[in-house]
Amino acid sequence: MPRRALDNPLVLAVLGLLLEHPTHPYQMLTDLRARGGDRAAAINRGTLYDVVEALVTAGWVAPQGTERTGNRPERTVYALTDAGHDELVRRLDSQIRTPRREFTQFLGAVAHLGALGPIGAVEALTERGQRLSARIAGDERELAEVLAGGVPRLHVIEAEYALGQARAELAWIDTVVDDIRAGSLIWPTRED
Amino acid sequence: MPRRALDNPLVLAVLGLLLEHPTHPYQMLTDLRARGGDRAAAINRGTLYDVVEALVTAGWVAPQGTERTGNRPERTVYALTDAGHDELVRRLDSQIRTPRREFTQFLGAVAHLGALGPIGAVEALTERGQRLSARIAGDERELAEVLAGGVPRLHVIEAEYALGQARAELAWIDTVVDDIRAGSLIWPTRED
DNA sequence: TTCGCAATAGTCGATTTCGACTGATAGTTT
DNA sequence: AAACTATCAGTCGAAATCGACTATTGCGAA
Repeated sequence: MPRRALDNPLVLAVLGLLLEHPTHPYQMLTDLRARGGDRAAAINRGTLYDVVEALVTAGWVAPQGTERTGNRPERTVYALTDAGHDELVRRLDSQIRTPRREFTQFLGAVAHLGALGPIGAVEALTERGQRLSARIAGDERELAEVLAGGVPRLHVIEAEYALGQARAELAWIDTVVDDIRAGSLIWPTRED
Repeated sequence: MPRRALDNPLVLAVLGLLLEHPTHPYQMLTDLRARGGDRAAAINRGTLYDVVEALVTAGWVAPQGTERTGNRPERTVYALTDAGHDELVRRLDSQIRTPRREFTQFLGAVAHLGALGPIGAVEALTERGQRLSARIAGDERELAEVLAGGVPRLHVIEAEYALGQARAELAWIDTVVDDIRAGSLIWPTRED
């Protein structure tokens, strides 16, 4: 029994890919990148191999055999086991069903906004707002193009969600900047 | 020069606390928990000690001396260095200024929503919606109480942000559930 | 008063993750 | 044709993280 929970985000990504068809890790990498799967998880190659191995010991994935092209390193092809399929569904279900508090870098930074002072805060937030709205515009366009190209909406549903989050963040940033400028969000001076 | 970037979320939390006054790690822990600093970062005690040590080698924090109460283990008190103060501001500024794509568990799960099938997806999303709205209500109440109690808004600004994100998530969940029920979000059958 | 439990404070081994490195093939400049 | 560069594919040691473990004090209940 593994001591730790094996909760690297790549776990879902790998199980999800193998649900479609068996492949070797390098192929997973390119597939994930191609279809913007790197929009749902940070992908490090070394980690990917580690995760796949961990999945094998967990019994959720099994080596299917090896291939070789030319004199390149041998590639091991992995396939999803039945247990792996169950695990994928179980994880998906639980991760969707129960909201856990998630900690983003930005949230952590916002918690110490005070240390930037009102001027610094306005400046930094304003710039973020600009960059963020540029990104939103780009993502919206891209999403529309992909959908127009016939890709089913379900396959880009996470992009839609991310867009919603980004829009809400932008709205919040705007109100905070306004409030600081208007003096309604005040900077308490420390009394120790 | 450390090989890695030292980007554990606790870094900001620790630097932020030491900005106020020197303390020992255990005190940081209780302080962080008390003021809901655990709303901005996951806190593991072992990791906290590791991070503090890393901050020392980075020169951002320095041991100030040791205390001892009774026969308890000795406590080392740390203080922020000037370099540490600079680093705090630099990190804060850059983490706020430039939006990076952040990967939450939920986002990762949503990317594979298809694997649950329409029924399973509706079920899981509906439950999340219920739990989430309960949480939102609780957080709203708590936030209002704290503010009414005289805590400056700036000190709970991250709770406000988190609330905004949660509300947007809830709204998105509701539309997706409706769309699945209405049949406007269709489940493509795989043709390989 | 003695038992048990919570809070205090930190250590340490095992696991997980990272990212630099290797080394082949194929295409493209100069 | 030599010299670059990009892509392919994976390995491995070092660094980061976790969480189980230790050990003391103080308090309320039995």
